[in-house]
Amino acid sequence: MDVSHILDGLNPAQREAVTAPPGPMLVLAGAGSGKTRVLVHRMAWLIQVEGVSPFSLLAVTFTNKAASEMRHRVEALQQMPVSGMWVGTFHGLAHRMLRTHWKEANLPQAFQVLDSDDQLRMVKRVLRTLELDETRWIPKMITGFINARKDEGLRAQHIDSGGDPVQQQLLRIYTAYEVACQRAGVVDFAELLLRTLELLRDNQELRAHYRSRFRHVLVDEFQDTNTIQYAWVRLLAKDKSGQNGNTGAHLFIVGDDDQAIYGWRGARVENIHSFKKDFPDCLMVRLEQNYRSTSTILNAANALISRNDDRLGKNLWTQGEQGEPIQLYAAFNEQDEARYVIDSIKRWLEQGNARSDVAILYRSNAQSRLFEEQLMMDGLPYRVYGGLRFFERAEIKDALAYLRLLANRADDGSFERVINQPTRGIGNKTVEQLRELAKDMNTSMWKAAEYLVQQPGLTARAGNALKGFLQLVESMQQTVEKLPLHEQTEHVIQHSGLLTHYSQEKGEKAEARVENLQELVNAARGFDFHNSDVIEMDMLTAFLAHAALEAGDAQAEAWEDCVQLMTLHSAKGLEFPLVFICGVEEGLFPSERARSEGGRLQEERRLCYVGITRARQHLVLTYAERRRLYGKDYYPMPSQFLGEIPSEYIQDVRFGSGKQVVRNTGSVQQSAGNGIMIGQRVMHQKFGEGMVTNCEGQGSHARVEVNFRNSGSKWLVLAYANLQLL
DNA sequence: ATGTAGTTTATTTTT
DNA sequence: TAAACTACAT
Repeated sequence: MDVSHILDGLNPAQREAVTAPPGPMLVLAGAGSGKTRVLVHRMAWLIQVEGVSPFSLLAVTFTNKAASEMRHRVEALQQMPVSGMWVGTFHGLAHRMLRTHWKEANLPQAFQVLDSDDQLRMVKRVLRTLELDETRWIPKMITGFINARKDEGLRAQHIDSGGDPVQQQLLRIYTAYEVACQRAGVVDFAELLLRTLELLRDNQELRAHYRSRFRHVLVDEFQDTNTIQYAWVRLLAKDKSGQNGNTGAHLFIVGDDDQAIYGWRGARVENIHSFKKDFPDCLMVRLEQNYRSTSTILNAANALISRNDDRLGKNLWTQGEQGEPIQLYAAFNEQDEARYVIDSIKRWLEQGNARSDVAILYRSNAQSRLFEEQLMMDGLPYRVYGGLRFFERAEIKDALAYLRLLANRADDGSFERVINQPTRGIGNKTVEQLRELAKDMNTSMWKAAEYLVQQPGLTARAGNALKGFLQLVESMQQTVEKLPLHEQTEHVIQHSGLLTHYSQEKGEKAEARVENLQELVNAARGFDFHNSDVIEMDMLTAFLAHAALEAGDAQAEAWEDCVQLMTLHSAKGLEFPLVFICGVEEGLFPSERARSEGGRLQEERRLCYVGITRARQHLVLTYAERRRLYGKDYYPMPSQFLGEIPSEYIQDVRFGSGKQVVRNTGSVQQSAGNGIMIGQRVMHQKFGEGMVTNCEGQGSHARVEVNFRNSGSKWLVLAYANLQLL
């Protein structure tokens, strides 16, 4: 059989991974080493050479983007659509299983998925029914608590409060939240995973079914898996003991422990170490040849990351060019930083380069503002990543809430969201009454409302308003039932009054909202859900699930040919010929929190590693010597990460090009770079003779405290102080 | 219901 | 500092 189209162009390590015999496999894939390529070719290899049916392949990723890219690339290599293969995110696949086995999972058929905003609202409502103070039990912290527990696979009943009253209360809330979700027929993100895990764990028949179906499970970005995701993968894996007969999948795990940057949201790099222990016979391949960056950039990245402990170890190399040194610009302040960055971009663009080939990376979103202002002044189009995504916008969520209510009357969250949106004279009082009643009757607010309108109790006005709402939903349901999805959507935004409501609002924002609502109809029209497998899901339910699981892009506009602005986190997986990493200062990057909380520096360093390895040809690092933050001036030290990059790869461009910095990586307590030590006697043009009594920072922008014989103690920036050594 | 004055808060984010 | 949120009055 001719396998050249699968193996041609692969390097030996990639080839080894792609052609590996069945069995547990760990691929340590460095940045830019062709990771996706290996995954895709492995799948093609399994199908075409090993004769594995696509039906028995399962590939898991973290983002929808990665999943669809993978699917497309496999199909391209296959030169035909591959059906039966499961490719998706952990959440998407879990959702799929729950849809198929909703009965076994103890869910209503029309169950809905809560996004994080829905979840927060749900928690707030639970707190209200428990009559707890929101300032004491902060909703955000509660969702954090619940999600963290679920991500660890823990239900409230599994957790021992240890008698701690706070813990007890949290567990009480957790339990009440669970009950509320179950009754409303809604499932949050973490629940998708936990429910599926429990389903497979407790239902021997289903477990056996999937274990015999999936012969190969491939996992991307394994360093980002959390406890429950790894447990899920293990449940499907062939185990050595043979307890489960000859069923179970061969695992093909791809990851990079050096790029683990999501520990703060429950990802466990340790899983990558556990994998070696759990599957002792696993093979390990390192992909270290990099096809992206210059050797200068790679060397800098290697040197930096080598400071971390407990690495599996990896050294990126390239056959490519050495490239230019990394530029380091010490800005006077954040304005100067932005000015320098945008000026550099303009120069680079004048050489005929594309705007979309430039990325400005920063640690926190707030940093984008100054760059935006400067870009605006220079008339350069730009795109800022992040912000609200399409399906997360208020007007869209309103419309979806109506649709959800049509699909599932028990969905109290949606009920509350739209009962008075647009305003129809149903005030807080009535809603409060409904909430109480629903609680007492142990039923949904919808049912409570149906009951309440039959009773006296309400004022005529409130009663009529409520009746009107109930009738509105019922009549929408009736007209819409047999219509195609986009007409359902259109009908709902029209007749709910949402469209009128938003078109009456003034301002640019309102215009955008109306456009978004119209765009929602288009999205519904374009939504194609192929009921290829046996999933009992109607179009509407599928669309609503899609909205929750795939929140869409942040903006609909075309933004090719824009300068790209994003956080270091969102840059993961991307690459650009020219990269700026800005605000490389202690307190910003690494962040103050990471500095003060022990053990979090390593993840910051990995983040820096991720940032550096985004650059193909040119990398520019900048920091400000003065930064205004929260209304106060700070004089931060340059980031310690700068000192961890060997100076030979760095060119300081503060005073034009060509000046090489002598960087001192020793203790800053004693030495401030350029060999100036505490105790050094110096001469200053103006202040005269003095002695260095203190210093901080490294390199030419370190500051020294000099005690002058005649004019007292002063802090001076070495680079400008022009001190003469005595 | 909506605007205003006062208060709080200020990593990172996908599903 | 400034945005986002809250409480309160209209």
